Amino acid sequence: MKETAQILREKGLKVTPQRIAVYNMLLNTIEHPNAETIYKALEPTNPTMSLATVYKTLDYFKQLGLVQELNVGEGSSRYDAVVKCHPHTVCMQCGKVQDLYLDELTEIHKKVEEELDFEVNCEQLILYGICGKCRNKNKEG
Amino acid sequence: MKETAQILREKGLKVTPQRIAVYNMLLNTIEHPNAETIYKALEPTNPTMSLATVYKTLDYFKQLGLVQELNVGEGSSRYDAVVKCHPHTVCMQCGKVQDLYLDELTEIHKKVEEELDFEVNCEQLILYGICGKCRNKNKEG
DNA sequence: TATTAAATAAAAATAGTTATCGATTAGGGG
DNA sequence: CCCCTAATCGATAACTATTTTTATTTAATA
Repeated sequence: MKETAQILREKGLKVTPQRIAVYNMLLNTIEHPNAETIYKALEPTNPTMSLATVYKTLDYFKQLGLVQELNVGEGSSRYDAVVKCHPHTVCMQCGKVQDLYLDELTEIHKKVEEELDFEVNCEQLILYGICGKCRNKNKEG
Repeated sequence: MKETAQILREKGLKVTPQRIAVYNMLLNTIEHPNAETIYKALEPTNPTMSLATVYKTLDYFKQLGLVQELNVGEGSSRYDAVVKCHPHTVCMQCGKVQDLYLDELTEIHKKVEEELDFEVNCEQLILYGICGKCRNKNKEG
């Protein structure tokens, strides 16, 4: 595993324990935590960490392309260390957000660029629905 | 044009001038205004109108399926009287939000339902990029 | 027109995020 | 390896979008 410290340094960021903690946490999860969740997860092991620092750190990371911000319509933003654009599913019952990979989107990009006069830079596809787990739970109940 | 008052009444809403004003405004625009924009647009002709009422009205409308809420990653939500799910383009330069219609999405729905265990209810596709107008402006500059 | 439940305006509260600022610390030069 | 300086940190205040509260007004119906 490549050193987080080095990645940060390459991006021109001063390396601090707080930044390493935030970045590592995002690397090691497939959940898509928001700032508050990240803060609560790190607080026990990093008692010297404030919510404001988490926000500021995420903002730096976002601008340097280290993380991706994701808004699925909740009050707050979620963050993803996978920075390549990719679709997500959002379960409207349990709120779980999952990654998704679909080749069909490149076709759509091409179509929009050609037919409309719009240069697509990045896309965000969110599929809202009910995940299998919740569907099963509903049948039982 | 069908009476707005009647539409509201059919949905079980009490008909008030404020609600008529908000709904008509959304019907007559292809912009995707947020609550603040709606309020500012209506204020001159409806001096007796508050921002809180706009928010509450939009919330009622949303729950009754009269409008669709759209979050393109700004601080606030935008609203659309076209309630059928449809993709949007967002120009990252001028901020303009435009509607888009793509048949390819039904294929994607089907694929996700079959291959993953996820029941798709509604989708939101946002294509971020630069619109033709801004691209031309950039060339000139 | 009287009744009544619902809607309104204004203000206060709340949630998420950002800005401020003095204290602290990372990292290059010596 | 230590010192210096600029960058970053944490705490808290401020800010923005939205929701709730409350007292008042209004629409719908009898």
